[in-house]
Amino acid sequence: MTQNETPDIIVSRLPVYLRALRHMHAQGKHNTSSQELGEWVGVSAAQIRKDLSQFGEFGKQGTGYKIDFLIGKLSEILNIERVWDVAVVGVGDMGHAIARYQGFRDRGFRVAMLFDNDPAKIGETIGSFTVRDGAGMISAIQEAGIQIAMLCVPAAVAQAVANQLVQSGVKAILNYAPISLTVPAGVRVQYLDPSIGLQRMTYYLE
Amino acid sequence: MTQNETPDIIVSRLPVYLRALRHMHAQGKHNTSSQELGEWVGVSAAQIRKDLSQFGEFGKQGTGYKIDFLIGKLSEILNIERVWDVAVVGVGDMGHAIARYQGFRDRGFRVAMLFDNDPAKIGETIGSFTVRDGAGMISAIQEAGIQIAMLCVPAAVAQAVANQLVQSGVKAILNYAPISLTVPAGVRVQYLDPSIGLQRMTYYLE
DNA sequence: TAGATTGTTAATCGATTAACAATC
DNA sequence: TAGATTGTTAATCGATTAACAATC
Repeated sequence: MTQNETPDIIVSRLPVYLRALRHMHAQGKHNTSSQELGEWVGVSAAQIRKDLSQFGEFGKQGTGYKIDFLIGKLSEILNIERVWDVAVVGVGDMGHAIARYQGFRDRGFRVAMLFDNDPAKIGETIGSFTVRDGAGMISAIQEAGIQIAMLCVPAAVAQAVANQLVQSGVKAILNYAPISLTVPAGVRVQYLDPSIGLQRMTYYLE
Repeated sequence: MTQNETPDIIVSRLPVYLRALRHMHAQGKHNTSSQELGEWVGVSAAQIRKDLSQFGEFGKQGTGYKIDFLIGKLSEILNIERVWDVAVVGVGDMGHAIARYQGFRDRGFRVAMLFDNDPAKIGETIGSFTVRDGAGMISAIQEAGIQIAMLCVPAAVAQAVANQLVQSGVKAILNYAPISLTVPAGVRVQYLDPSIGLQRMTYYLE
């Protein structure tokens, strides 16, 4: 009796569609087609239509999609009509950059807490936040009910910190540390290791 | 007469295998199996063996894989036995963090040049490099023969800068800007937009 | 030798594409 | 109306898994 088991590979394309649609919207466009959107994001028109059809009928024959309507639908589907609080763990260069990143605004996220274990960093102010002691992380995240964390600690401690995050109730980890994490079912990880990205391309270089 | 057309999806897993193997190596392990490696990276043992078999026979029945040997082979395949010079374009918070990132060392990459258009930043020293004027970017990259760039500029100018990079002869772009890029065939892009990563997970959150 | 684990083949599973009736 | 483009079905294509002979 499993209902609409949407493949993860489809879900993973939706944010890309949404980003493109918002770009079009910002350019003053009002309508688009699966053809045009597909060209923009590098996906076939058929796939765009197939992907969207998993969730409903959002277009009109002959005229395509109304951009602001589709933006709204995708935002609903992706569960980002609300704002998600995010904890940043590890305030080295990368954590610093993320804490100050303005791009989360309007995309459904807000950096709400920063943690580090380095006494030299605890108490430091970054943006509008003060770096907290990692020792209090588990209870702080738990009390705030935060479900999303960005992991910017060194690889050597990343698994240990991830375990603490899981213990805190975190269900989604954006991992900048260059290491594979093992987490229980029900917790998701997305990897953003720049070296992996580069090595995926050097294969094709001369 | 097309020979070994290795699927990109296989290539994209190799850096993850390599990262895990180096982790094991650093822990003092000498041997592993497709089973153990698969558990570590979250992939089936059969898939690991299938993937590797695209490139040769690297293991031994009964005993599995010698870690340092396999690291060498994967490094060869991924074309990272040499060191690749990388240009960082845009030295905001993110570009700054990347320029100072130590993780490229030992993974086949070296940040070789930094560019920005902001007069306030040009001339600034980051790590062991001086930020150069973006006006001279095309010729500088061309002359140095750099094929890889990390794009850390605002979304609004990312496509224009990407065009310049292509003109400079860059064949691989690691894109931190939150926008889909259009590039000619023969040029590759990897995306590292943190919001996309987060939105791929919120779908599953309550 | 017996046990373990590879590399590979065949079977399964899932994703993408092509095509088109429906309809705006 | 005629042209355009959707949503969907069926066909194709490709990737993953299961299984096992080979062999260390």
